[in-house]
Amino acid sequence: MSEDKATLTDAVHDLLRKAIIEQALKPGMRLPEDTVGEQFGVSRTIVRHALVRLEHEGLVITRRNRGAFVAEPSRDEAQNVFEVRRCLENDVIRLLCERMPRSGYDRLEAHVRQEESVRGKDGPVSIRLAGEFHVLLAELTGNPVLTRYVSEVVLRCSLIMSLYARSHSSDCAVDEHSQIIEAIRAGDAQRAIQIMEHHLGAVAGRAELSAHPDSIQSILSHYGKELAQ
Amino acid sequence: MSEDKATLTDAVHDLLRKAIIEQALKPGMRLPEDTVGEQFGVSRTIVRHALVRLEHEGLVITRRNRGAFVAEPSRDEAQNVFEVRRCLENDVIRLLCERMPRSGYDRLEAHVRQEESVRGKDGPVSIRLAGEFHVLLAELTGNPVLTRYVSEVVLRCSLIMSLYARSHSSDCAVDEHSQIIEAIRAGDAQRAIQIMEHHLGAVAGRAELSAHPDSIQSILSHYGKELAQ
DNA sequence: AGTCAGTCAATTGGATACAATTATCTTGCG
DNA sequence: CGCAAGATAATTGTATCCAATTGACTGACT
Repeated sequence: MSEDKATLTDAVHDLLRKAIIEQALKPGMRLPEDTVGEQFGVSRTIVRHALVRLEHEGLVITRRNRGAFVAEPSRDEAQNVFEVRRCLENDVIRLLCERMPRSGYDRLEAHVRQEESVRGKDGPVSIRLAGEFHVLLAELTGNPVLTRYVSEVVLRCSLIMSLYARSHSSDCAVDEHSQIIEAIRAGDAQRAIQIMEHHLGAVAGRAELSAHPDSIQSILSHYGKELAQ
Repeated sequence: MSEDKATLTDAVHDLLRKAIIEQALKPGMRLPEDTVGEQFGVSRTIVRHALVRLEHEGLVITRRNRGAFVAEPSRDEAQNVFEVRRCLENDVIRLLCERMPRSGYDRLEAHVRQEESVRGKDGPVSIRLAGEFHVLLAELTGNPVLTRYVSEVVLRCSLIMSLYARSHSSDCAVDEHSQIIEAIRAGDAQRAIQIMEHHLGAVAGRAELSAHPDSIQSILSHYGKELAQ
């Protein structure tokens, strides 16, 4: 534990989150409290707190007396997350068209340049940067509440993509990021939203969310619940 | 503990949340872990977990090694929460105009009738019902992710109102609720959103969010941060 | 052979004990 | 009389311990 975070809980929380979105911990994988604790050299108490938070963020689910697992969002859930993400990101754009801070465009363009510099590579870095562009947009609204929600759904989308998408490459088309910036600069909320919709639609589409049969639960739910106790 | 919730943590969590939005626990009030624990007859462990969740929900803040307090949102924070709430509720309306479930209008109208039946009374019941109308709207979208976010901001708005509003009475004008339902039924998203904006604007306005000087922090922040460590 | 009951191992739910940090109070000095 | 420094009390941060629940395995019975 070379981390000297505010609390150990924060450190473990961040580490686990990173591990999940980088697919080191794959969906469905068990997360026994003492195993994780031994791994990081902390006690179950810490791990448990971190897991509570991760559950709140939708990256982990816990089953009573069974323990914690990396979340395996069904296609239903995935679509819900994507829907909320579209809503929130559109809201972000609307707000930015009215009040983009002075340094906003510089920061955005710097970020895009950074994304371009790793173009082609499929590593964790490009995944992370792709998500951070959207979080940066949210930050520029100056609204921390909105930023937190956007962060959460972006993270969950990363997890979803790792489950359903074939390739992670070009999760976010960098040039679309540039186009969004330009539309906002022009104050053209409609166009910016349109590009964002297309952008996220492409991402979601690559996840094959609607092409395949749905989760077992949603299939069986059509056959009645006579046996459901 | 007559509660037989899934876990004690959940029970304490719900109890504390209810106590906070009903103003039994007032903003700024300390929440020492063992005091709360003794009160409910549980150990600090449980209380702590509940507090972690409440912090995530924005209803309490914890200061390192100092303990937990009922949140006292500054006017800045309050405006941020209200802004997100407006965004989310507008999104809800847009979605409902496209896909209101069959039983939706019945449930909404039943709820409004319930609100009317307690009209005039200022008790915790009317506060709760006022918030639940908005949560019900979110539920009808069928999107649990969206519902959770709406619930959170509605709850935080309740806390904010208890801090800044003079009177709690008519936090939500019941007839405006009816108007919103009608606009959605007509499929007129624009009008529904307009009413909702007015509706929430009235609520926020009663909170005197912009009339008074802001928090000490935001005032001093204009004078530079040279001394900030 | 399939189903059901009973036992056992594994893991979490919760409580208590100890360590670390912070705020308060006291005391001494200028 | 005001201020600073140190001691003290209170509270949180973390670890460990016990109990309760769950899942799997085994074995008997239909």
